[in-house]
Amino acid sequence: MLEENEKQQMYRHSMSHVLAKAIKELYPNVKLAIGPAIDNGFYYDFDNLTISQEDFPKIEEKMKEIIARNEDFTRDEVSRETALELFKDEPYKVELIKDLPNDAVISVYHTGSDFYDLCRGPHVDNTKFLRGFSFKLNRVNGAYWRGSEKNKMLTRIYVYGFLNKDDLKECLRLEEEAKERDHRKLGKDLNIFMFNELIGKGLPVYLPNGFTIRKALSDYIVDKELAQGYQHVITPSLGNVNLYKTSGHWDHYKEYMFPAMELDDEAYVLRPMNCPHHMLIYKNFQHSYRDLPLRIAEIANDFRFETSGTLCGLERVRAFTQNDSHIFCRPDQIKEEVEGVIKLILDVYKDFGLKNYKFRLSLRDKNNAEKYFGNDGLWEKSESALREILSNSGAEYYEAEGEAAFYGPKIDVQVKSAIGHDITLSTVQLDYQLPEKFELEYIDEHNERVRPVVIHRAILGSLDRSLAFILEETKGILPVWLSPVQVKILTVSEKNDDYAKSVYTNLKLSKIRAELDLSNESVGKKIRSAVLNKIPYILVLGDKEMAENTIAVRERGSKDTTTMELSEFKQKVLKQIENKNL
RNA sequence: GCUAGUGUGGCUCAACGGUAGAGCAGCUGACUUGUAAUCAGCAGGUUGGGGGUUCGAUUCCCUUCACUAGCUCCA
Repeated sequence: MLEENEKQQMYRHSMSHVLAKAIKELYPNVKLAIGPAIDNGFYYDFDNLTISQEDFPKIEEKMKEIIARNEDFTRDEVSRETALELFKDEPYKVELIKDLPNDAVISVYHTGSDFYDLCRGPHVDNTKFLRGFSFKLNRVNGAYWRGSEKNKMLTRIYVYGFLNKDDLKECLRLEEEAKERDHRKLGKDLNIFMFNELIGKGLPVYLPNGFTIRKALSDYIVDKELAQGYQHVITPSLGNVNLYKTSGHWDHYKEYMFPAMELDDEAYVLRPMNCPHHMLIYKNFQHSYRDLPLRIAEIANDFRFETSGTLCGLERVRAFTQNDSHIFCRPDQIKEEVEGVIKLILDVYKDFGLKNYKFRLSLRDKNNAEKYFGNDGLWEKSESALREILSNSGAEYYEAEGEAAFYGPKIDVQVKSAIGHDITLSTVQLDYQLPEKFELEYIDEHNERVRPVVIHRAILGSLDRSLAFILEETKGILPVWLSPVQVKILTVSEKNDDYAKSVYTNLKLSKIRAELDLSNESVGKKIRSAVLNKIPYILVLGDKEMAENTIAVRERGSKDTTTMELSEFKQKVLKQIENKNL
């Protein structure tokens, strides 16, 4: 299996040379950068190339032509001097060669007699072996040379490529499917949220359906937190600039904050996070070691000036709502508290039926230590504390350097969005810095003043992003308790209107979200409309139901109807809502 | 932010240098309907905004805004 994968990667890499050769033949003035194999194919970066989708067929044809030429891939090992001479017209290759360590073996692969590329290999022996390889040019994008925004932006051509034709088909099918469950499409189709450029980019507007879901989500999580001993607060969405100067955010991250509003001799900012406010709530009281942990929580609106290129539906916005909390505790309580948070995360994910997530231990980048507050010893202590907790939790996790917050390491829960973005849904962060900056303290058992530790955590990280992810995971088929409309009541003819209204009123009194459709349309049409809106239950009421005082229930996903008493149906739905059944 | 692409009524799309068109949704009327689209009619757009080229621009050019993809970023 692994061998098969290695073989596929080798073929992909060989194909990237074919792509580069094809581009060179079609556009002789391009400069070559790099072209590795990736997950679903390969790419190649070029400089001095401007093409669009319309050029793809031409390029694909040229690639096929090269493959048909049965050209040999041959490997040469050359000296540094020879290599530099060989690539003297390829500035990016020259840079790569110069960066190779002194003892590196420099190898050059030739494809036919007229194309060669600096490459470690290995490759197929001849292009004829690539004949059965299935590929399709995917897209053309910009990409910085060596991944740094300080460098020139090159033109990257992405290509899907598989040894097996069916794998390519499957890949394309999955891409189509991903478009269908993209939360931006679902949000529009199901009238959940909208954007308007006059309101501003990255500023989501929740429509009535969106409000209903958001309210259900925040009620849900607040109830969970209350049960776990959290205490909720409400704090303002802005604060004095000095608040953020005190916390250190101002120096560190002000470019991601909306600029200060200056008036008279004061300046205010829309807050990007809630930590400073919560620190001051803690500080408002004297604390004994006996009072800790103190868990301050808030459903809080925050504002971050995310760079425009990163905004994406509800996944990444500039105004969002956090399901935030700060746990103030003694050092000896860290373990128990972090474990409690992880348990809560697992519990919540189970309620939502989320399975495709990964824990990530986010560490600092040791080579960039100046980006982070605090000394090495403290960092190492915190990092290993979190590592130990994660290991003990039994949850699978991976470690990632450079992903820590500037004030401490984190445990993040990562998921993949429909279109393949790796996003953080939940986070737990260990922080010794803010207590220091705000001079927080409690009185310990020896009557000494001691600094508490702060655990930052968010479960449904931002409600916006969580909603986006839930929409994508469910393909918009939301569980009953989250469905904006839970029951659609429709009539067969006008004669049934009064009966329908009485059923409607009855359901509403039980707090079931019902909607009436008394329009003069055919039953089929009304059903179709309800089905397209992914409504869990459709009640069809005609003369028969009226005479028997029953209802005909059509459940989502089924074409059959079941006739039952209204009371029985209500019980069923209420139970389903109560249990948060999926 | 960067590179490229896209931008036509609420939605999905058409036209393309010569007075902007369809389906769905909406509204009105007829029909009173039994499980994914009843019929007819009406209304709705200075083709994202601004500027230019042209006798004439939705179509070409510039600029700006928004969106999309990727890169960078993500406290």
